[in-house]
Amino acid sequence: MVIFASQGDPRRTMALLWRDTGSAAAPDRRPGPRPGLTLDAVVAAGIEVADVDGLAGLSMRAVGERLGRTAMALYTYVSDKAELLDLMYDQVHAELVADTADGADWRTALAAWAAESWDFHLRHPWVSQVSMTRPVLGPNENAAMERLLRILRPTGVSARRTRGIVGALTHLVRGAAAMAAESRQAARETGQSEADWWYARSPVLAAVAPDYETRFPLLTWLEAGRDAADDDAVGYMENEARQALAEGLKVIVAGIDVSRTPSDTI
Amino acid sequence: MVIFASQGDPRRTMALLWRDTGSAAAPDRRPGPRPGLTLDAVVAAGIEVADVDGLAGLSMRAVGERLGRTAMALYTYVSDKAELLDLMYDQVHAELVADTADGADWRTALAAWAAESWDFHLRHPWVSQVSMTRPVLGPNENAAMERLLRILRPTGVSARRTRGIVGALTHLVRGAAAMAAESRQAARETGQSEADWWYARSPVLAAVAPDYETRFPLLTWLEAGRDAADDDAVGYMENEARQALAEGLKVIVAGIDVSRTPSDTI
DNA sequence: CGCCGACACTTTACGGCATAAGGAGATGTC
DNA sequence: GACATCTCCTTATGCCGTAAAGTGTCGGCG
Repeated sequence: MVIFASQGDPRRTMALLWRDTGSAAAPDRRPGPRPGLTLDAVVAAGIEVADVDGLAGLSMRAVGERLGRTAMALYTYVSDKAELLDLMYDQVHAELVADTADGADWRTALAAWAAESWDFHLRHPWVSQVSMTRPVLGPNENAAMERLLRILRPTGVSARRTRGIVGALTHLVRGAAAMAAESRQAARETGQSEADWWYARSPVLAAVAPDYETRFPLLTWLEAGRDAADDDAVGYMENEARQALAEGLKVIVAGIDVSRTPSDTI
Repeated sequence: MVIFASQGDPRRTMALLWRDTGSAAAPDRRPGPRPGLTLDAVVAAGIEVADVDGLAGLSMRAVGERLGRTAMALYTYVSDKAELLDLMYDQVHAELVADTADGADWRTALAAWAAESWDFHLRHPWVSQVSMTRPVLGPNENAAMERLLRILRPTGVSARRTRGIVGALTHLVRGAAAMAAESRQAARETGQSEADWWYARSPVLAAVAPDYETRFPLLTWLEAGRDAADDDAVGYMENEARQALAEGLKVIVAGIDVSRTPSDTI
C-alpha cells in the first residue's frame, strides 16, 4: 500500500533522475528500430494517469494504453514501476522550486509556500501517498526543500531546530492536503458526495448511540461551533483540512516567533 | 491505495461497530452448524496480520489462513474487506481512549497524548494509511477524539480554533509516526537497513551531482548540523520523525499559549 | 423419526495486477 | 547479405477480492 521508492539499481535510477545521459553523451544512432517514445513522455503519461485515477489507478497497463502501447513496452524506458514512480515524484516537484515571494517577510513567504503546496497536492493527490522514508534524492525534490529552507533562513533558528520545524510543516501540509484530496477523490470514486454520505449515516449513528451527546459532550460542543455555510462551497472535510492548515500554520509561526532566542541565531 | 472505509450498508456496519446485537438480543440457537469463529476473532486476526505485514499484506486469504479457514469463510462474519477494515480501525482506537495524565497541566497531558499516539502508530502502522475523510464513526474513534478535546479544554480556545488545532496535531502525529513506522517497515521488507541504503546512494549522488554543495547550500548546512550519534540507535528517518514531532509540538504549544486571548475563552 | 430449510464453510472461476520469458520485426554496422 | 541490437508484442505465472455454486451439519416441525 505504501510505496517504497528507490528499490532498483541506484546508479541507473539516479542517472535518469538527474538526466545524466552518460559522460560520452548519447551515441544516438544504434541498431534496432528507433524508440517511438521518450522517457519524458512515459513519465508525463504516468503523472496524468495518477492525477486522474490516483495511485491505485496507476498501472503499467493504464500508462501504456495512454501512449498507445502495451504495458510491457514501458519496460524499455523504465526498469520498474517503482522507478517510474520515482521519476514521476521528482518531476512534479519541479512545480515547487520557484520562489514566488522572494524577499518578502518570512511569515508571508511561508504562507505563500503553504498555499502553493496545498494546490500542488490537490493537483497531484498521489504525491502524499508516496513514503518519505526513502527519499528519491532527485534534483527537484532537493530544490523544493532548498526553497523552504531559504524561506526559514531569516528566522535565525538553528539547524537542529530547523530540521524539526521543516518536518512538522511538511507533515502538516501533507496531511491536510491529503485529506482534502482524498475527500474529492472519495466523492468521485464512490459517486457519493460528502453530504449524501453524512445524511445516510447521521440518523443511523443517532439510532445506535442515542446517548451520544452525554457520552461525548466535547465532540458535541465542537460540532455545534461549526459554520455550516463554509461547508457548502467545498465540502465538510476539505474545509476542515483547510482550517487545520491555516490554524496550524498560524500557531507554528507564533511559536517560532516567541521561541526565537539569540542563541538560536545561525 | 488509499482505503476508503464505510462503503457498504451503513446500518449493518454501524450495528457491528457499536455491537448493537439487535433489539431482540441474540436468538442464539438457530438451524445450521454452530459458527466456529466470532466477529471479534476475525477482527483480531485482521489486526494481527496488518500489524505484521502492513495493509498491503492484509488479504482475506491471509486473515483466513491465520484462523485456519479459507478466505471465503470470513464473508460469513463480515460483508466486505472494507467493513473488516472499519472494524479493525475502531477496535485499535480503544487503546487511545484512556486518560493517562488526568488532571495534569494541559501541556503535560498533551505531551503524554502525543507520546502515546506515537507508540500507537508504531504498534499499528497501517492505521495512518486509512483515509480520514470518511470517518468510521465507531465508539472508540469517538472516545479517542473526546479524550484529546478534554486535554485541550483548559486552554480555553474557541471551538472554531480548536477544530483547526486538533487537525494540525492529528496531521503532525500521524505524519511523523507514519514516517517512523514506514522506516522500520521498509528496512524489514526490503532487507536493507537505512544505513545500507544511504551508503549505496550517497556516493552515486555525489557522482551525479558534483556541485551539490554550491547548488543546495542550505541543505548542506542542515545536514552538517546533524548529530550522527542519535541516528545509530533508531535510524536516521525515525530520529528525524521523532524530532519533527517534538519540535512541532513545542512550537504549537508555544503558539497556543501566546495566542490565547480572553475573546477565545469558551 | 424423517425431512426441510438455514447456515458455516469449501471449491472453483473471473478479471485485474506486475513482470518474467520468449518471439517478431525493424534498423544499424560489417 | 549476415548479424547484432533494439523496440514492442504475446503469453504465462502467481497474487488479489469476491461471485457462484456445492457440501455437510444442525435446529425445528410434521
